[in-house]
Amino acid sequence: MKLDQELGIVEAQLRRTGFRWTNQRSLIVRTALGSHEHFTAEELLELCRRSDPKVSRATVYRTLAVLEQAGFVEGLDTGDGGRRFEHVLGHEHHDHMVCRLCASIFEFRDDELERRQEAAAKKLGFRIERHSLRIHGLCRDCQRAGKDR
Amino acid sequence: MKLDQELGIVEAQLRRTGFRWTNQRSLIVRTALGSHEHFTAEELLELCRRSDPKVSRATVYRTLAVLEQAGFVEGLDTGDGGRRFEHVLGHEHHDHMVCRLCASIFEFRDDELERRQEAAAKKLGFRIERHSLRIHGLCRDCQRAGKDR
DNA sequence: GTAGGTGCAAACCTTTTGCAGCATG
DNA sequence: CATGCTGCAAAAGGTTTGCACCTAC
Repeated sequence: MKLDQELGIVEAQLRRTGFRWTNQRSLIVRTALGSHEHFTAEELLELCRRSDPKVSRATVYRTLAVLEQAGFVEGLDTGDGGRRFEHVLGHEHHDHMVCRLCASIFEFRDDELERRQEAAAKKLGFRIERHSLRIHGLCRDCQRAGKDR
Repeated sequence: MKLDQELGIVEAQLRRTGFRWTNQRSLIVRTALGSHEHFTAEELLELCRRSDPKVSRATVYRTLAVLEQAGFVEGLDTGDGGRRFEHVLGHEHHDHMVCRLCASIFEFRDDELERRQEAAAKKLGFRIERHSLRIHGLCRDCQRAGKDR
């Protein structure tokens, strides 16, 4: 799927739910969609400012909140208090492994994992809205490098 | 397992790894072990101060970090930027469901879930140190109450 | 005696908010 | 032209740090 096409989807959906489509939103969404990384709010701000140096930090935060609510962006706690985001358009849901040393993030997906979670929720009568599975440890390279303690 | 016995385990382990056993640590660990809740650092500080009003916030944070590293305490991101802790002594590992409305935390465990995670990590050569699975949504009661939107 | 631990206050970092002006629908 | 959005700067919330003093070993 192309960036412009994805951008159109986001724009349409936000307009439909009563939001305005401003230059800033367009820029922020375009930038987020164009990033195939797991970015922090601050990094996104920095990227946006390369196109328009006076985008405000507050607007980036507010837009991320809107996008998260609309389900276009997903926030992941990094475990050290911070958050990273990823855009979800054209991606399947997946889980993450985070390397303690090099901070690389690896994505994986396992349908059976998803099913077991649904089953566990059903047993408790819990209605799932989202879920996040993160595995922390050492990636293959950092183990090889013997950097671990 | 009794509190005093658990306390002894923590003390022995910390001493063995070169830490000192101070009155503050004893108090903080006792308080954390005695809490069967998922507590924030601030709540733990408050609880400790009921016994010794001049325990410092910094000491609580530093001790939590030590305990987390030693594996006696586990931190969970609450999703709203904050963290809660739980002690792990005498508990099996388990995962969490967090209700968006009433903030209740439900614990569950599924061995197959654990195994699939290990398998996924093995495939990527990733060495697991810890993992956290959190399901967000609405608990049974909040669904019933129809409080959702 | 000497690391290591503690308390205090200030610094930090990320995120949120109040407000006046601006741009969209 | 009304309302929602933006930028700015200040505030908030949670955690960390520098430093002088203290205490366990």
